[in-house]
Amino acid sequence: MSESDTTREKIIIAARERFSHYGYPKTTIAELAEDCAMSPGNIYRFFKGKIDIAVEIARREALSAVEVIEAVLDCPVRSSRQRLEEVVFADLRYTFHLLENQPKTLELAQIVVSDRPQFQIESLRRERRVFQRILHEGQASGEFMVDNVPATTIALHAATTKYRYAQLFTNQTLAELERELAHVMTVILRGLMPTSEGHAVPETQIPEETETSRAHGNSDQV
Amino acid sequence: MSESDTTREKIIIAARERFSHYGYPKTTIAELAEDCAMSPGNIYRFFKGKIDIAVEIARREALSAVEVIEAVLDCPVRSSRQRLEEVVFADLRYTFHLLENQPKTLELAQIVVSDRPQFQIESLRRERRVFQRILHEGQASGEFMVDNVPATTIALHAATTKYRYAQLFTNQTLAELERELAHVMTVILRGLMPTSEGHAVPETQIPEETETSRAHGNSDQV
DNA sequence: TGAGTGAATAATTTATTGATTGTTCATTCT
DNA sequence: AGAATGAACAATCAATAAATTATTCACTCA
Repeated sequence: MSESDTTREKIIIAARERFSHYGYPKTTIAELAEDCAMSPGNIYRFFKGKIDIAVEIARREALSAVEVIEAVLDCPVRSSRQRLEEVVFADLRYTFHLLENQPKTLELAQIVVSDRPQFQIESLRRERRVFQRILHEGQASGEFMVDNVPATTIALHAATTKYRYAQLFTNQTLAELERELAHVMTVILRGLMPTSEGHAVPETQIPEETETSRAHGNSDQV
Repeated sequence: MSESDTTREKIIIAARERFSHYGYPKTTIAELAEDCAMSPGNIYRFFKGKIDIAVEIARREALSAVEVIEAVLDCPVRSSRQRLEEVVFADLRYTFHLLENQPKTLELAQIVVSDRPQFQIESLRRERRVFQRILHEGQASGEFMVDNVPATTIALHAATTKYRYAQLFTNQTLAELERELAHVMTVILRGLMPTSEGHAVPETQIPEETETSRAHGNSDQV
């Protein structure tokens, strides 16, 4: 069914184009059909409904977002602490820039979530898994002192809630949010790391912003 | 101007009644006027507009909410740690029950905030002040090791964001949220408290729910 | 004079209608 | 057969009209 697959793919590409340009509500099935040089009815052989096209696009977006975060895991850094800091800041920056540059993507996500609550739950779970891996790693190396990794993962994730889609809660600037997050991470890391007698765990420094975390608005539109 | 004051008060009482019964949008100035046995026009001698009545009610509600939290400060507990835990849990429970039992109050708050963004900022600031007092106290007594109280206050407040109006982010039960918050507080407190050589800082236990935090839906309605 | 009125007006909300769009399915292709 | 069509129908949206409501203000009352 390679034929089917490429047709399906064509629909997704056309939909992504229109959704990000004009938004989900203003994109009609008739338009998508025309973009794909097919009839409206035929779309329904590939997707159960309009919303399912959005779900598929959002699913891929969410997966690639986690990949951006996971990329931090693969680059060779010195410590688990640094990994954790970079992941958390990458998260903040990624979603911040997403909302700033691609407002239609947020709209799409909200529409999908309001129709499929499970979608958000799974996205958050994927994100948490990244946190958990770092905690495990740090635990194994003795860098962290965590007696209950799953519970601490949840705590860490919950404590950084404000920094996912921060613009929905506040109108602070990215710089302000970064400074705040640094304080949060300082406190949390002091809670995770064993104090080496003499000197306390140092403060979290705001990491450099990498290229990948800013990469958006790419492709052809806007 | 005691006469003016009691008239103004009459309007507020009538408005609170109707807002909590039927909601802000479905309450008309004409109805409020009738409740107070006066003409619609006279209301405007006491409030600049309809929204200002809502602002005044929300302001009082916010103040009394902080008072509920502050009440925790006055009861004689053993440690700053315990104060902090009780305040944070009281906050979660108070807002949770509020949304559960008085949905119109949330609606009112949202309407006020959308019209007066400053309102929310000030409410959050008031809440933070309570946190700051506890940190100072703990710092002074040597129970906490905080090198930057204002920054840590902000961090603490930000890390517990999820537990204010939690139902807006998630549909977890109160019990689940409490368990989660306990983990968050465990990590944070380990970050705040000096480790006394041998044994680590113990986990946060979920405090008993007091009467005051559940007190809502009082008065005569519903 | 200052508290209060209520009809007049401006702003907003609700209801209604017509047009657009999502979805289905009997039918046509290949 | 399976792939695709496009007219038909139901659901949703947009535009407009009608009704309601917020607000003002020239006026009365005490």
